[in-house]
Amino acid sequence: MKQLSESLEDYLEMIWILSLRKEVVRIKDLATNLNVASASATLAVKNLSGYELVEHEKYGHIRLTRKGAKEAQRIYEKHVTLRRFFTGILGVDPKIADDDACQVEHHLSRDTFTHLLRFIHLLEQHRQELPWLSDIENKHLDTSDITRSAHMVTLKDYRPGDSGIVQRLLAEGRIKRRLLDMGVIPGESIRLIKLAPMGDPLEILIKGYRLSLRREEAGAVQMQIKLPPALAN
Amino acid sequence: MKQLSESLEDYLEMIWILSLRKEVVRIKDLATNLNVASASATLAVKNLSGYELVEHEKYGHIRLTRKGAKEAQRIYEKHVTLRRFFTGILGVDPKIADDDACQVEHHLSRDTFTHLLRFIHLLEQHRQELPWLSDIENKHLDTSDITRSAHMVTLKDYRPGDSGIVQRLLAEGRIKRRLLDMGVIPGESIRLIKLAPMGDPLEILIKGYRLSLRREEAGAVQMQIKLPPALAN
DNA sequence: TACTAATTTTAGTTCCGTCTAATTTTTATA
DNA sequence: TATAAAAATTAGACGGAACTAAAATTAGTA
Repeated sequence: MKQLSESLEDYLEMIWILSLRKEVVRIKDLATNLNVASASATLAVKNLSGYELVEHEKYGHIRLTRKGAKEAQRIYEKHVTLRRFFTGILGVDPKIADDDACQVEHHLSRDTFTHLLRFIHLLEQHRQELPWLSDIENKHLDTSDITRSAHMVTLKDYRPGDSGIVQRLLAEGRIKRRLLDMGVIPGESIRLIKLAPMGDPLEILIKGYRLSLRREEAGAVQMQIKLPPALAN
Repeated sequence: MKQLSESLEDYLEMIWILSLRKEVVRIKDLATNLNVASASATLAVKNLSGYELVEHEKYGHIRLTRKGAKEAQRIYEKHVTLRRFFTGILGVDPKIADDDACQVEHHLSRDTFTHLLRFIHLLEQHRQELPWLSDIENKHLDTSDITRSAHMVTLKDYRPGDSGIVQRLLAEGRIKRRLLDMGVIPGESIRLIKLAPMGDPLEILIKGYRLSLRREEAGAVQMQIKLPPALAN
């Protein structure tokens, strides 16, 4: 099955949603709900017919084929799950959440989506242990703190080829000692050579030597944030 | 500031990333790293110049303006944060996470992103209380369970105009009693009339009456999943 | 039944982002 | 310094997805 374009996915999903609400779906419904001209909807439906995802007789109704229904449901599930994550867990306003879900659903891989599902599942199982989760609505959280942590880059965030200078070690005890033993010391310059498939271990270049670091260790190495060297004005 | 197209955001972000790694950035670098023809990169850079986000002298180097650097950093932050969320919390393979982040970054609203930041922040503060989070890597989680919960739709997941039949009440005690009092009983048909701005309360139509429900209550009303009435084959 | 309004389709245009091919400029080297 | 290789630009074309305007079809109603 060839990957549908983002826009065709939107049409297909909307046909599914409208099928849940109404007896029959027509071009007009699609056009209204997606805010496009009906000419555009006609074209899109013609395309979907080409993939045998819907059937559409001229001037008539639009019906999903079995294949189309399956595909549409797959897309819609992502949408619902994302919306629920945004509203239920992140505490986002439902309207914004819906818009975002609508955009993001097309771009999240099957794999990441599955992980998200698991995460939501785990979170819901342990909901009662997380009273602080409702703090998320607290607009007075120290956002500078959050922003700083967002800016804080560790070796774990590097991609192959990136290089920079060690700023600080965020660990204590065993891990800190091991890092120091390997020469990972504030002020030292490091380049990330490559990542193993699961991101563990990482291979780095330091003082001309190649070393292998565990992800856990890499996460403890805070790197200086470099600014682009040359700004135009 | 006019909203940049997805593709221009990609170019701008890549200029930022390359500025971090290299002394100078040129068309070739952009083209290689984004897998496009250099003609395309030239065009894109010309566009970005038009918005005064970069400066580019013919056949020369590309440099971010102050404005461009700010914008690029904004985009890149989203990218890094998403990647970190995917790998560090959801446990996704770094390569997949990076690809997904690259796609999703363009589509997440400022608002949802802020909520995500807060969430990550909270989660990191309470990490030690969440040993079960590492279960996320456990591929043997009962996925049918997860899928079922993904399919499970409550009134909270409805959008204005949606209607369906109550399947089950997921609450006990006070909430359940209140729902039953209002006539929200398995088998009953409900239509969601509208949502208040924050999604609370919801206004529903049941047995011809309009009722107002709290989000909390709506979340306890499990609805039957409707299948589209007419499939083509 | 005939006419009008609503809906759908067709035809033609535009915008965006990509491409290839040909040309121009810069850089490296013999 | 002349010339070849690399890099960048221009020109021209294409495909996707939207639009408008006009023609065709269907449905509702006097």
